[in-house]
Amino acid sequence: KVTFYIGFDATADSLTAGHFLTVMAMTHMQQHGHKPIALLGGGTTMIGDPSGKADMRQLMTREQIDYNAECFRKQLSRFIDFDNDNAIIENNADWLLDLNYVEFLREVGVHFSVNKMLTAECYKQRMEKGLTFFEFNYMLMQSYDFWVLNKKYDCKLELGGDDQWSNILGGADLIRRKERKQAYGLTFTLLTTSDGTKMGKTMKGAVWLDPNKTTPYEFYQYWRNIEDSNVEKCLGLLTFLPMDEVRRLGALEGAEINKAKEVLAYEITKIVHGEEEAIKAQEAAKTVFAAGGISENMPTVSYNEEQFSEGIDIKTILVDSKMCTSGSDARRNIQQGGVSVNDVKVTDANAKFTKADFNEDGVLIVKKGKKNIYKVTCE
RNA sequence: GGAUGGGUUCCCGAGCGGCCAAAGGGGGCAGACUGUAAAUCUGUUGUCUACGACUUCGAAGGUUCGAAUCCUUCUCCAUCCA
Repeated sequence: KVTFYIGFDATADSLTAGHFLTVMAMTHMQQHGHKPIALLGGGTTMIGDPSGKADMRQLMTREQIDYNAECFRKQLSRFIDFDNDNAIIENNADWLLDLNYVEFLREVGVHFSVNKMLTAECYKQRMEKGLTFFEFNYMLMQSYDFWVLNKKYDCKLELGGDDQWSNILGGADLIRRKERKQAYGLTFTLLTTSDGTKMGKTMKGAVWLDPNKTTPYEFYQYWRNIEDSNVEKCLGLLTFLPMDEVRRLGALEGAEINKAKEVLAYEITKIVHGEEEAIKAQEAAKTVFAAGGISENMPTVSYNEEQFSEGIDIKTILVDSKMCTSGSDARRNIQQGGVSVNDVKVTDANAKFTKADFNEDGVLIVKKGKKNIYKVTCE
């Protein structure tokens, strides 16, 4: 049984779909009796990891970072069992923030070769655009973390995405040099889409695990719409389904693979938001897309009686529902024939709707494109 | 500290006194084709009370009938020199 750790830099107030892969790795390890340490990057986030980044991150304040770390802590404890010493949660702010510079350099800095660091793949983009000394220290910080955890908990293994390879090696080397002990690193592929961008990002930003930032419905839809080529990989990495089942689903061809996507979306949503939310999201998605009906759980905007009596502008609905970003955007979409209300294409950008336009279910179904479907109700 | 070149709309990148809301590409959105997929093709891509108006080209001033384009100061970045 191994004690291992994964670090999470607190760059936002919620974990993202990208982190989820890492969390799953931890969960799997824990289920097999290994002991995870979740390390919150309260200290390292003060610097920001330059690995694989084209630009320096914007500096964040101590307060922001602390707040974010606290959010991470709450989210992580939903996935990982921190009770009864089954897992440990630490924050590297506890040991990094008060480090003495000169001591640190004498103790840790001596073990790092700048020449070697510069050859690391993760700085490649930065060698062209410029890398500050400030960020260059990130690797030392992370390596120091590994060493601290090694001494404190006999932590022998660090996991991470494959962009973390050099940082992890740094730590393993440091432990070997300081403690004359072996330490290990293990990385996994980051999920990418066909165009090479990281998965878990959409035009609207990241896919968050916080239901207030990405609703369970949106979250479900994200996975439901994943590209064919990633289905099997995601099923394997992001769900607890047995591998035989994963392979069976992944082998489905043509339109059949949609079944696999439904399973994927449902399973992930269940893990992240719980069974109840997963069922709701699936129900909504199925009714809306497969049956073309309306659902209790589909995205909704509502207005009051008074607003309805005056008639609500279609552009207002599109903007309020966040389907369009501005009145102009809404106008364009209408002109291009992308908007429909109750399955009737809207041609007049100034069209107004009242309760007289409600369908037999007493609502308006507003569609923008194929996948953005909102229900408009009267509250 | 010195020299030079730069900061342009979501990103990259043209423009270098009026024809510029600003070429081209990427990305996004929509349409066609489909399987709520990918690829492809087409359109579109600052905002608004929309054949017009308003706000944008690092920041602040100035010159001019008129500035992203010229001048001044500031600021940030890159490269070379120290």
